[in-house]
Amino acid sequence: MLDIETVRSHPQRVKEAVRAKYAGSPDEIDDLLDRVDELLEVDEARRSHITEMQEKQSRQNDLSSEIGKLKREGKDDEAEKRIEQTSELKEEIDALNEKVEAAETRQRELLLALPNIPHSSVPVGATEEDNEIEETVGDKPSFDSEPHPHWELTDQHDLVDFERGAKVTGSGFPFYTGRGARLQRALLNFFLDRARDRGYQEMQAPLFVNPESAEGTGQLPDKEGLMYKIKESSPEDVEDEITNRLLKREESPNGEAEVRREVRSMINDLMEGDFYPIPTAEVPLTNFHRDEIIDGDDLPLKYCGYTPCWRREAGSYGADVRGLNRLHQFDKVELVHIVHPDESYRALDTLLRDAESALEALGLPYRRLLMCTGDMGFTQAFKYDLEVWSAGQERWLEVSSISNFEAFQARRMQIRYRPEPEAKPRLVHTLNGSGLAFPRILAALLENNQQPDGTIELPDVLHSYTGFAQIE
RNA sequence: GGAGGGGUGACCGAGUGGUCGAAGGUGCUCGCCUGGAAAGCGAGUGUGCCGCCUUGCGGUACCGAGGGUUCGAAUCCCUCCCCCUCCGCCA
Repeated sequence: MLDIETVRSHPQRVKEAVRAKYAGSPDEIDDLLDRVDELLEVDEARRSHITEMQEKQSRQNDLSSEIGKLKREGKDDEAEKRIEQTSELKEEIDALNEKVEAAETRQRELLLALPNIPHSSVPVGATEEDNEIEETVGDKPSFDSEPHPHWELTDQHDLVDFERGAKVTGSGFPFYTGRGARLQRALLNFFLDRARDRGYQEMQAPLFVNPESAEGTGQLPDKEGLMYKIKESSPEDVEDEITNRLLKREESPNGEAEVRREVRSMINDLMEGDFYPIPTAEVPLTNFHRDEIIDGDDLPLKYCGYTPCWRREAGSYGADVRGLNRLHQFDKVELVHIVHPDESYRALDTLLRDAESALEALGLPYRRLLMCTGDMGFTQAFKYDLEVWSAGQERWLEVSSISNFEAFQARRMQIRYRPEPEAKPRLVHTLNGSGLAFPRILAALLENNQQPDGTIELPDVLHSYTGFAQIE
């Protein structure tokens, strides 16, 4: 979420950010630009109503304390006169208050819809074609014969059972079997041990979050389709809720439009999830400090956590989703930084090195992309992607995305720090990066390390974690 | 799931309708004292928003959340959430 003051004083910067981020889908630009204009109007109206309301509240308070004084002095007649004066004031205050609340609600809606402003150094571009390849590290392995894609290797060595996963749950929910499962556990321990050695505090987070948390990190309201949803309430609960609301309604409001609006708000409330299975550990780990004021001396905070992640990934198909390339449930170690706002780009470099060095330790060739404005997503101010080479598919697979959100998430979550004792609290900056996502790492390890005799050699650093050095 | 108790500022804790944004204490900041420190003494110390003559001043809201009663609510009423204790169930 952007700061209303930024929008108020630099509407052009905000509009430029909208154009830059939505360059790939121009239809949405006009709509969002209109929202910026509406926001300016709403803000203006909101403030003038507040000023007017507060003047009246002030008079009301004066009258009330006079009434109290008069009553104590026994001058009930005088007090009665004052009480009469307050009734009109009260009505005016109520009316103004309604306007203020409506404006505040609308203002928040509009603000939540505006994307973060990209850092000035981010390359301008519309699609992934415009991302900059900053560096390619390591050499692609060479093969005498055509290397196999990982889904053939997992079949051959009984490492992953996609079919039974599909039977038991659905497509995109594989079983890892035998050495496949042990390899996953090895990655888990390897990544967490590395993170701990690099100064991260290990966390085990809840795997479901509430809607407030999902909004805090930016999954709601913009990316609801990304997440699965859990409702605790039964159809009977829903029926009761609707019935109660209809009964409570003071006479039928006027006209279809009014009714329709009410129904829509009812549906929205009833459709909201009670919980969301996390799409990434970023959500619980960053929300850990939601609505807190952190002692400045405690910054930076660095957390790591292993969790499964669930994603709906609606509408994806084809070679992209073959094998381990894209799953509805996958495992990941996530790294999160909560830092002083002046330090966030330094922290981004550290975070980047933390992720990259893990790839280097595993001996996987990778490249680092600097994401352009159009491909970086709603909440980020700056984003790198790390992609590993997948020899069997002859393509690059994204295994980590490393982002600085600056104060965008912190403002939604109200995570602040106090620079000095007695100083005013300021928003922190938040960052996160995958360190790393397991399935594509597994795919690359299998494909890149396959041998002519059909065996797979595992990198040295994993041997002590797997208990085996190769898969025959 | 059943029964009961409770949610007040960074923390503890008073406050049951009228100068209560909230006593007292702890912590913290500054000053005095000291060779230095502790102790002691004195002063200060919440957040958001709005306005203005914008290193500050004024106003307003906030005592778990939302609604209600009242001229006036931390205090009374209703709904919800969370925490604790006991019983039951349970990986």
